[in-house]
Amino acid sequence: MSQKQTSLKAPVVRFAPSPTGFLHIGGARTALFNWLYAKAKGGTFLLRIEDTDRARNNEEAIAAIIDGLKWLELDWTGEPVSQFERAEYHKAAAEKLLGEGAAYRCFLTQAELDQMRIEAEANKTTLRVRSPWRDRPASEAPDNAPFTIRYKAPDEGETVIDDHVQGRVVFQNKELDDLILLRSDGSPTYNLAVVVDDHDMGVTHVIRGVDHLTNAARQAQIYKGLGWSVPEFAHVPLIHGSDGAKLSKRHGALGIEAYRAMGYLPEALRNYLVRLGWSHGDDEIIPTAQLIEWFDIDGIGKSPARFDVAKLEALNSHYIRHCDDKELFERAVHIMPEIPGGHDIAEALARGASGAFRAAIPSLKERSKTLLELIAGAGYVFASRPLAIDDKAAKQMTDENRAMLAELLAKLKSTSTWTAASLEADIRKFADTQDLKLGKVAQPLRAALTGSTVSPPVFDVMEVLGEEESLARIADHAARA
RNA sequence: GUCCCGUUCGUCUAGUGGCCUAGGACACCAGCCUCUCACGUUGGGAACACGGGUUCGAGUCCCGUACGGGGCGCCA
Repeated sequence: MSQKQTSLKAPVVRFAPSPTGFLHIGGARTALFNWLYAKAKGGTFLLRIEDTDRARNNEEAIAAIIDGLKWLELDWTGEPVSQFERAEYHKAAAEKLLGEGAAYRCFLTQAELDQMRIEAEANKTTLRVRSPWRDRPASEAPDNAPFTIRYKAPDEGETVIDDHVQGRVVFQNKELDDLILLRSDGSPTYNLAVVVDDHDMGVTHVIRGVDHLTNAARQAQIYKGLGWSVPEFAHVPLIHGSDGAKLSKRHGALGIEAYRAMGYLPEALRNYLVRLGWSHGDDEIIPTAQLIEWFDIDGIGKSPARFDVAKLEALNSHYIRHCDDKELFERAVHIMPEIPGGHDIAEALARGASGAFRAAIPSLKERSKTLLELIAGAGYVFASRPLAIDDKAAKQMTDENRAMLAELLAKLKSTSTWTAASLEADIRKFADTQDLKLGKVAQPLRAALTGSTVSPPVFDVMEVLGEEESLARIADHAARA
């Protein structure tokens, strides 16, 4: 009955990053929440670039943000909206407010403002600009003096935001200042632009970080001044670094593309990110389709979360394990250009190693937390003889073991079928006849085949490598007869 | 400083006055499995910030304290 109209219609949400840097974890989660909400409610997800501040505009950043969203598979409707290109609408709104007396020309100079700020600090109060020009006729201003247009904020009463995450938040109007709508160069500021754009784009729900909470109050006042209805707000808590401090670039906050390069899967990152602040009972592993079914703003908590790589890794390892082999292969190949040593591996693949790499994936994906680990684990596939042997593996190469390998080699040469299963049977039998535990045979064998003491099961390794290569690698370390 | 918000295991969280001697996940420790590493599995340690209320009963409601976070730009 008393439900607001907006909640009855299909919602329209947007992600509105400023192009000042790359898409970081916090922004990615905000985008995810918006996208999920749209998907869950049959609404629309829009993208708008908040580039009103030309000094900070950055084409590279815009490209990185779009690239990041695409990688995360968060698709939006239509073309990204450039806020800058809509400046005329923002100005028109400001003029309208000015004409109605809801805004005024302010001739305060930067120096005067700085002075006010210093005084406020000295008095230990917060600066709340209430310009003398609020009630002073513009005719008293010096000729040709530059001016800004300020919103005439109400002096009394309160502005209430019924936030879907924060609850009912009350701001005393006297705490809110007369914010600038149009800069002295005539360009619109963020708070005006957001209101006009969200209105024009039909945005019904604004889901963004809590750092915008006070802006919500100011924006609500502008909506009122313009005679528009205020959208629903949901201010989500911020994500902190593992040390509890704000996740900033200083604290090692990475762009989303860094996570791609570290071998994380987008579905894993989505799963991890959504659980930072949102929950659905005890559920942890939630595929995206299920997220879309379950997601709602109500599930978002109010307290900030810390970013924990270990949990991301655990989730990623799960998604890798359950990822289709072919798909995994393609994803691994796809990130080659952005990983260390990827160039060489790409060349090896081009030279014909891709068949073996594909064959190695089923056993490798069971033990890889990231694509990077998967690729590193496939090192034995890309290596060429004679193999480089690590220290621990070298310790396996005792005279005794080399002699054993020689005997095994002779046995293996007469093997007719070269599959993991038959090799396992053969080698178990061999160990038995030698009165050795399987491990005593498997470890030296692994060292010879992979140059390492850690690898997928040796029998799988042998099948992947094939008969010829396997025998050659064993021969390289077997004692000469 | 001021306004606003937050505080359950190391971390993410479940919990909406009795079902909680607080549950799950990750991490950690120990055992089992085992050709290594993983996986799996069994078990373990580990939290309601503190102090007052309200109530027959409080992790859950109220107040205060402490600590943490966010805002306080002609940035977004």
